[in-house]
Amino acid sequence: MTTDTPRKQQIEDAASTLFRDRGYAGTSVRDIAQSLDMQGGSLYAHVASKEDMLWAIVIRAADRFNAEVGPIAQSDRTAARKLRKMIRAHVAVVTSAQKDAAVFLHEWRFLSTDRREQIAHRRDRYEGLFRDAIAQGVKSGEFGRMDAAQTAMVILSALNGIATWYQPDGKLTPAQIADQHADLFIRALTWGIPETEGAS
Amino acid sequence: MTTDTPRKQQIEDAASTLFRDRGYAGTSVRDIAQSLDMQGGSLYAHVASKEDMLWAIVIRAADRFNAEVGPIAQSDRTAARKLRKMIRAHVAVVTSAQKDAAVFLHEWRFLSTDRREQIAHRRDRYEGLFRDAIAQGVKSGEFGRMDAAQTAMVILSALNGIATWYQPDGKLTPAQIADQHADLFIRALTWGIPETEGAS
DNA sequence: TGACCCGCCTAACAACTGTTAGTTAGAATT
DNA sequence: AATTCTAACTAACAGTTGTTAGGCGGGTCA
Repeated sequence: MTTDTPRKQQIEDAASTLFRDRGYAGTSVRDIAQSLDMQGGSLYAHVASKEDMLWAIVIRAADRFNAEVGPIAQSDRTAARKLRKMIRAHVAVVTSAQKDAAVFLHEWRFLSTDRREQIAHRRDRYEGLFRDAIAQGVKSGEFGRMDAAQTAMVILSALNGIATWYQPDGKLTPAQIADQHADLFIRALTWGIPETEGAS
Repeated sequence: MTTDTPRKQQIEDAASTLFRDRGYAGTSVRDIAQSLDMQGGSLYAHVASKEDMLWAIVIRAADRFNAEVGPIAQSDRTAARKLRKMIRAHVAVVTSAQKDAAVFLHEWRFLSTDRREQIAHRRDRYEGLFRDAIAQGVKSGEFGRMDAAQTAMVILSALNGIATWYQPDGKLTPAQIADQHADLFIRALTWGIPETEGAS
């Protein structure tokens, strides 16, 4: 058992690109092989099945989101500053691991039932980080009264939408995009509340 | 040329359901037929190709969005009221034509190149309705200074995300969802501006 | 030198893909 | 009663799907 041969990584990267562009069902194993100048069957020396490639990509992305956002969610900050940092971290993952993130967000439904349930559970837990941060702000009086669960969905939908339209060579840097989103949402949440927030 | 036999509609509806659940590439023509207790080849008495089914669904959804939101965008209102009504109308389409809307939003990339370009163009024009409404508010001083194009993307990403998680038998009505979104975004846009807005 | 292993190839499998052609049973029309 | 139309059927096509088995060349290590 070698710890992650680079060849396996290359295969998963190629798969990530194609899954993102053509979708999981729209991509054949031979397509993936061809993009690496290999023959279809040769992939099976490194990977057990097509679904395992998808699974590896999805897990990889889920881990990244948790690794970047989790620590911030558990840190000791005012709700507004915490949420701003979480938004920045989430956008950073969406833009830097763009292919994996897009596959994670759109292709997870092609996983087998149990794997699908696993990531549904992880995803719910992740959304909980945002729900809790918002609830914290409502409780402390930083934010106005609102449905934390619903608001978290709105924010995450908008942030995840970035994966659809973001282009690395566009005129906006990931940091700018993140700040714009953070500004917008924090304004919305602190509406009508006497200001206390300095910039994050 | 009969005007839209009901059978053709039934087929497109069944296709819409399956395309939404399994994706376009993940759905076979025989799957669609089976859901109508028919044989695969029988569909071709009513439909010329699989892609034509997708095209019909996509066009149907695009037309609905334009029909509901377009008139509001061209109406003579303050920017805040106009935007609120546009958000309501958009959410109404997303929730009432849920299957078509989800297919429209996620499966359009499986269309042929020219058709894909057609809807890319229509979509850009539609997004322009929101850009213009926001720009109007910025110009009139109702809204703070901001990038109208970017803001429109944020709003539409959030609204389109509804198609992913909305369940007709959930605890929130489409109208409630729409108002929550409208409240949130209009608060964000009018932040720091002395109030003038009465409820829509 | 011989044994072994890694990375890839070829060839094949059974199942499934979108689509077409030809047919048939019944209803409507003449 | 004969004709045409409707809506479906069956069977087949050529190609593609994920996956497997067996083989082969080249490097590593005894």
